Formats: sequence, C-alpha cells, structure tokens
Amino acid sequence: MSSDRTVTDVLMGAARAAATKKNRLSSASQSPAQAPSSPAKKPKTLEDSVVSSDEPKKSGATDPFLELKKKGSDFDPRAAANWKDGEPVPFLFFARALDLISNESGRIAITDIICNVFRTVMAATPDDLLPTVYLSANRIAPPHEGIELGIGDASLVKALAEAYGRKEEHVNKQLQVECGSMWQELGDLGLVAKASRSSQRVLYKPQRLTIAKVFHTFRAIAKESGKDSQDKKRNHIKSLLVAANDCEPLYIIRLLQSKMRIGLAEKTVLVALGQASAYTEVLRAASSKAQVPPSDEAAKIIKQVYSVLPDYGKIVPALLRVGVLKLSEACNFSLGVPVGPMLAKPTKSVSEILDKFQGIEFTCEYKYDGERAQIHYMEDGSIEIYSRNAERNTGKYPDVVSSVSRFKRPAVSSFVLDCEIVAYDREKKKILPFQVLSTRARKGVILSDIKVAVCTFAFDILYINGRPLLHEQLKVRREELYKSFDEEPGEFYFATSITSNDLKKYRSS
DNA sequence: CCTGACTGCCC
DNA sequence: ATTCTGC
DNA sequence: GCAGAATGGGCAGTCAGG
Repeated sequence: MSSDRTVTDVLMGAARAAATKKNRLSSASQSPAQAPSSPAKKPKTLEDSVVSSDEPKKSGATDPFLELKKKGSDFDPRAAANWKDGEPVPFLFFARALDLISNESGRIAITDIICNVFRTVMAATPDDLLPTVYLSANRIAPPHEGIELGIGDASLVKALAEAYGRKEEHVNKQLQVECGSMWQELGDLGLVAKASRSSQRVLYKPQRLTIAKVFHTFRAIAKESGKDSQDKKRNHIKSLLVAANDCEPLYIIRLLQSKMRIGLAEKTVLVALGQASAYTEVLRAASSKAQVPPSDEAAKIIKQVYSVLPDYGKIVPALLRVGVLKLSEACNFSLGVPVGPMLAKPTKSVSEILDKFQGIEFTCEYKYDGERAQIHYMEDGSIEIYSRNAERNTGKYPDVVSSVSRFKRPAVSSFVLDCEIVAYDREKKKILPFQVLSTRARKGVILSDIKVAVCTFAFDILYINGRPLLHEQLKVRREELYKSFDEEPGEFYFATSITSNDLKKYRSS
C-alpha cells in the first residue's frame, strides 16, 4: 500500500520532532496524509450545513484558532467560540487548542492558550467548564476516589485496529522506529490513530464529538469492571474513535494514555483557570467598578484552594457561582479529603530566608525509605490513609489504622498527620528497605494476613481537634505533634530531626 | 484452578 | 524516584 | 537555580484464556 508508506514517514518524522521538543512542526499543517479528506469539500450530510463551521477555513487568511494565542485583554472569547451559546462545546475546539499548544515550548504561551480556552467556554457554555477542566488536567475524578481507566497501550492498539479496520500487527509496526540496529517503541500511538483515521475512507459522518461526550465516555470506561470488561471498555473507545475527525483521534488516544506530552499538565491548568476567571470577572464587573483581581493573584488562589480541596467537581461550580475572590470561603479544607503536599510547608517569610543565608538554625529530618502517608482521624473515630499522590490507601494499612488509637492521646478528637510508613522488623528492631515494603499486599488487607510489618514515623501535623495548622509555622506544628501523640515501640515514632547549626549532622541520610 | 499480559502507583 | 527544559 | 513536565524501575491487582 502506498498510502502506508506516506503514513509511516509522517509518523517517524513527527515522532522525532516530538522527542526533542525543538523545531516541531505544526501537527495541524504537517499532515499531508490528511489532506485528501480536506474539510473544504464536504457537503456530505445535513449536519454540516446546519451546524456548520466547526473547523477553521483554510481558504481565508485568518484562522479563528489563532485567536487563542492572543494575550489577556486582546483576546475576545466571543470571537473564538465557533459554536452557539449554551450548546455543548465541540471536542474539536479543544483538540485544536491542544494542537496549538503542542507547537509551543514555553509555559507562558501554553498557559495563555489554555486560559483562553477556559475563557471561551465560560463565556459561551459555562456548563461545560467542568468537563473541559477535567480533560485539560487529564483526569476523570478526584485522585482519592480511586477511579481508573484501566486502559493502556495494548488495549488502545486493539481498539484502534478494530475501529479503523486495520491489522493489529500493522499498527504495532507503525509504532516502532528504527534506531541504529535496534527497534524501539518510540512511535506515538496518537499519531498512528490520527493517520489511520485520515487515510480511512469515511462513508458517512457520525455525530460530532463534544467535550462532555468524551469526558462522560471516559468515566464510563472507568466504570466497567469484571468479566468482559475489556470488551466493553474497548467498545467505548471505538465509539469515540469512529466519531473522531481531524486531530481528535490523536488527543483522544493521548488522553486515554494519560500522556499528553505537549507541556500541559495540572499546575498549568490551575494557573490558567485562575487567570481565566480573573479576566472573565473583569469583563463582568466592568460596569460596576468592582476591584479587578490581577490574574496571577487569581492563579494563586486557585492553586491554594486546589491544594486543600483537590476536587474540580467542587471548585469549578463554586468558581462560576461566587468568583475567584470568594473561592477560598466556598472551598475549605475538610477532614477526610487529602491535602496537597505543597502547603505542608511553612510560609515563605523572613525566617526561611534568614535560615538559608545565615545558616544559624535549620531543621533537617531523616529521610525514611518508605511510603508517604497522610492519616486523617475523624471526629467519629473513623480513619482514612492517603498516599503522597492522594490515593486512598486505607485498605492497605489496617495495622496502622488499628494502632492509631494506641498512639493518639485521649484528648485528641481529630487530626491530619503527615507520616512515612516504613517496613519494620520487630524482632531486630530494624527498618527494612523500601523494596520489602513494596511487596506488601495493597487492597483489602486484613490484619491476620499481614506478612510485612510496618512502623509509622510522623513528621508533621496539619490539623488537630478541629483546628487547621496549615498556616502555622513549623515550630508550632511540631509542638502540637509532640504533645498530641506518644511514641509506641515498633509501631509509632516521631521522625528523627535535628535543629542546629552544625553541618556535619546533616550527613546521615 | 493457574499462568501470562497488562495496568497503575510507589519511589 | 530521576532527568530534562524554559525562564 | 528553580519549577514544572516528562520519564524509569519494580511491585501487586485485574482480567482473559488454557
């Protein structure tokens, strides 16, 4: 097949370009393989004439999507929206924006683009802001809810092959890139998907994808489990791929891989969301000369709020309801929801700088070779344990859960404790390496089945008896820590720390 | 039942 | 966790 | 030098198929 040659060449070139983030070609303009199915000649169905322009006009000099690259107040959300107010946001709008981002290397430019996407959605279809934010952050649910896609490259190759009527081996061959005498998996499955789609003859045009549709399909994929779940997941994916056009397949695949690799990740999304609401509110408050939130101030607020309430399902609606400035009031820290690790540090004030430069006094802690854990103890006595990345680990550590009542002092009715859980040999009273800990069972563990004993080392406390300590100095938190718990041999210790000006003591980690 | 392929999450 | 990149 | 993004090794859990 001659078409395959073309496709492969495109893929290899693009894969290399993507590997070194320099000199990348526009994925939108680079695709000769896609040219045959140009949108210019396509009065195929009624939908096209009714809904019309969901794609930029190649003929005119102005590409509407370039509007998204404008900065701050130069950007007009109205001009960027190519759908009617209140209608579902087309997925193509989002995919095109990602394509634009993929051609940028600087984070500022990337932030601007995704910010403009949010502003456009806020202006035209605010109901779709939540799924838009979720897709941008490449998430389908808050981390502590434990909802997973359960999809990897292998399943995607299968789905892709079926959806586009290709042989699986064929797809796999395209994925490989020759590197000297070796064959490596350097290819990009997303690009394979895009190329496969565009080289495929499409007989009828399916209903076009919306952001909400894609997002909800992702959730549906995650929900499938048990017997034949793989078939069901694959069918969901196929339904998306079949309905996808232009660069949509590329980003559907990459979202499902959780590997966007275009320089857009969660931090940037948070910043952009803050900036977007700042600009949107400026416009809204233009007549009533309310105070204008500087966009980076708004970004800080969003970051802050997300760190104590990592749940877009709560943040985004609140943002639309009350605006950025009052967001902190609407979204508070709550027990049972894991706190992001960033805020667990003292405020950057004079003391920190003094410590750094004068070296008079500083605190260093032993680096325990275990697993980070955030223990929440609720007023009703229930307990949750979260990992470093806010995954729910309660079912992995029933022994830790049961030991809490022993090391917690009676007067303590609630807390959030930052710890390191370490594999421990009780006979020899020795800490075991991470390798040992990692062999422990992870789900639904029951006390009597535990093979690898564990010891908890607490190094910080973020909340105690109804009082958040997130904004307190380390010293204060440390005092609270020491007076709220008791060490329990082999089960619970305070992390060893040294506060001094002696550099030599810093060696032992 | 058991085995292998696959996936996600820890560092 | 480490490595790489833009600022 | 810093912050954010991308990437790697090694493990248990899940599912499909013999």
